[in-house]
This record gives sequence, C-alpha cells and structure tokens, in this order.
Amino acid sequence: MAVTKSISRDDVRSSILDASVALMNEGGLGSLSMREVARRAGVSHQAPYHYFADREAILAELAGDGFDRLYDYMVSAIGLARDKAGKNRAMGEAYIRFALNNPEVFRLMFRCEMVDLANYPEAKVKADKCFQLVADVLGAATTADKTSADLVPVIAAWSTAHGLATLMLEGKLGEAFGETLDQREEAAKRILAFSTQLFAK
Amino acid sequence: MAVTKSISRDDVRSSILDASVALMNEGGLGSLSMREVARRAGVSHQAPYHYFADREAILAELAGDGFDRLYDYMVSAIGLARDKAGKNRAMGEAYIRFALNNPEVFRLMFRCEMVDLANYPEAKVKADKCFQLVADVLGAATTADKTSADLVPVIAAWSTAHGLATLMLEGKLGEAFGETLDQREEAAKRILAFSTQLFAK
DNA sequence: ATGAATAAATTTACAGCGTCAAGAATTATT
DNA sequence: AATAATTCTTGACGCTGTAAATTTATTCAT
Repeated sequence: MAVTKSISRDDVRSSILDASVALMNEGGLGSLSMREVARRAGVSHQAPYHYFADREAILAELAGDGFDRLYDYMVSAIGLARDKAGKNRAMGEAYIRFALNNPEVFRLMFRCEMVDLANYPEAKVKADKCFQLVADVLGAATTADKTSADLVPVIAAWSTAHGLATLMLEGKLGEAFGETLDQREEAAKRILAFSTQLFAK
Repeated sequence: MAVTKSISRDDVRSSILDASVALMNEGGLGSLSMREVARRAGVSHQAPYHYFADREAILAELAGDGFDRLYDYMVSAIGLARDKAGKNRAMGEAYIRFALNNPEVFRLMFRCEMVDLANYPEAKVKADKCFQLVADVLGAATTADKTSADLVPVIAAWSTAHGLATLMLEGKLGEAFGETLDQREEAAKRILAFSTQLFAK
C-alpha cells in the first residue's frame, strides 16, 4: 500500500539526513562525504542520489534546518523580554548562543561557496525569514525598502552579533574568554550588553 | 655555484605560490588543488611537497601573506587620519576594504578548519600583529591582559567591522547596497560611520 | 676532476572522493 | 497478472592528496 512505501521512502531519506548531521557534528563539514553518509545510512554509495541531486543539495537541507532552528532560538528569546531594548539584547544573545552551540551548521549557513542559497529556494525562504525577524525586531521601520537609511542601524547591530559569533567560533579571540561553553557565552553577553547599550542611545 | 642553486630553488617555490594565488583568486579555495598548482607551476605533481608539507602548509603561507597585507592596509589608513576617532574609522574601513578586495584570502585567514594557525607559528605571528594593532588603535589600554574589561569595547568594535565584512562577502545583505565594488565599499563606510560615531560617545 | 654523499624531482601506486551509466530488484498501475 | 515506473546496487571514470621508490641533479671530499 501507498502508506508503507511512503514511510519507507521517508525513512531512507531521514536516515541519510541523520547520518549527514552526525558526520557534520563529529568531524566537521569536511568529513561529510556522499559515500560516508551512504555507509552510515546503510545504503549503497549511490542511493542518496535518489533523494538529493548532489552533495550541495544535502548541505542546503542542513542549512535550511539550521535557519529554522536559529529562528526558533531567536523567537523564544524575544518572547521572554519585555521592552524593546531587552528584545534586542535577547535576540543577539540567542544568535550567538546558536552559533556557539551549533558551530558547523552555523558555518554552513553563512558560507555561500558551500551552499549557494540562490539555487535552493526552500532554504532561501527560511534564511530570509530569519533576516526579516532580525530587521523587524531591531529596526523601527516595518518592512520598507532595503536601501532605506533605517537599515543602517539594523545592519550595524546585526554585524556586531554576527562578527562576534564568527570571531569566537574561529578562535580568533583566544581562550581568554573561557574554555567552557558557558564561559564563552557569558563573555559574549558582556560584549553584546556593552554594544546594545550604545545602540539604545 | 651556490648562488645559482639558491635562486633556482626560490624560483620554484615562488612559482608554486604564484600559481596558488592565481588559482585561489580565479576559482576560489576549492579549486586550489595540489596537482593543479603543480601543473600551473610547470612541475611534477609531487614537486610542491619539497617546499610545503601538505596543502594546508600552502594555505598557511597564503594566509600569512594576507595578514601582512591587511596590516599594511590598516597602517596606511591610520596614517592618514589625525584624531583618534578618525583613526578608528579609517582602520575599520581599511579592514572592510581589504575583505572586499581580497575575498578569498580573507576567508582563508578567518577559517580555522582551513588553516589551523596553531600549527603555523610564522603565520600566527603575523595574525597576532594585526590583532594587536587593532587592539592598540581601538583600545585605550596599552597591552594589558586580555581578560581586562578594557577589551570589551575593542572587541565590540572589531566584531562590527568583521561581521559587516563577512556578511557583505557572503552576500547576506543582498544587492541593495550596490553591485560594484565601489558602491559596496561606500555602503560599508556609511554603516561603519554610524557605528563608530556611537562608540565615540 | 672524479667518485661518494646529498638533495631535488619525477614516476609510480593507492585509497578516497563525486558522480555518470547500466542493470537488477522492488513497488505501483492498469 | 502484466506492464510501467521507481528504487537500489554494482561498476566505472577521472579527480584528489600523499606515501614510496626511483631517477636526475647538485654538492663535497678526495
């Protein structure tokens, strides 16, 4: 019956994605190879091609999931804050917390040569949803055109959070800010607090 | 005689590096392969191993050169500014100008899984020289310990410039800020101006 | 200057990769 | 049940990084 087939098919697809996630988190994106994914999923090295056009298509799916999860991180954080300044800070903290807790997928999401979102409309929609949330929460303007000067402070604040996340992730700030994840998150909060306080005028 | 040999050896090494730079700038880091580099340099596919331990060692050299050039970018920019606020802004602009004009090497310099600077002391020294310059110009403190609270504003400002460079480089800000390099640099300056003006209190 | 030691460069070889193509097995449709 | 469509496997090709062995070039001691 159709149900059995459908479930089975989804199972294979899921196990391929599960294996991909596991590999990515274990050994980084470099060790996510088509053949190793297939091995882990217990299928032939060619089976994944029935579900994904190529390696980049798998990465696009992972990146899309990442944007979904980043969105959830930020929405939850915003919900807990009361005033606008609090929401700004909470969102930035959530952004960085996501990056530090999901380093590999964060890299994937922001490296256009790994996944060109222009070729993956589904993932692009998820990414845009994130960026729109950032713009909505940070910005005064509703939607408006992106060339608007209103966007300048939005991008400035976003850049600070993104740059901080990136620099920490790549170890460019040394270990002075702690070795454990909690310590690093705490350090990031301090820097972000300083920055958002400036923005709050 | 010894002179001839020495020159010849350096020539091979240089031509390998030249080929590496060309490949990186033509087709991105993904198309910089050991074998293609050798082909371009007109040597056997194994010859590069007499000058570099492996692929990462070549990347480390390129990254090191990148840090040297970033340093020059920033020092020149700082020299043209008169007051402290001007130096801050000029340095940030130089940082972003470097990133936009040298996207591939900029990526290389800030991706630890591509080149782990811990394994390449020479390149690490050059990187640290850059970061020290940033800290010196942005910070009030001279050297001090990195855990000092004085570093908070330094890292905040650095994060803004780095995040902006990264987001622009990866096309996450859309094309709203211009398609030509000049337009994008101009847009970055506007955002950076807004940010540094906040920092200047 | 010539033979031995050293260094440099090439050739050969292997395992892994992404992915195309063809065939076998399974499932769906009529 | 027979046919059509889908799914999966096996095999192959050309690419990669790099280890090992071999050849060529250079240096040095005599």
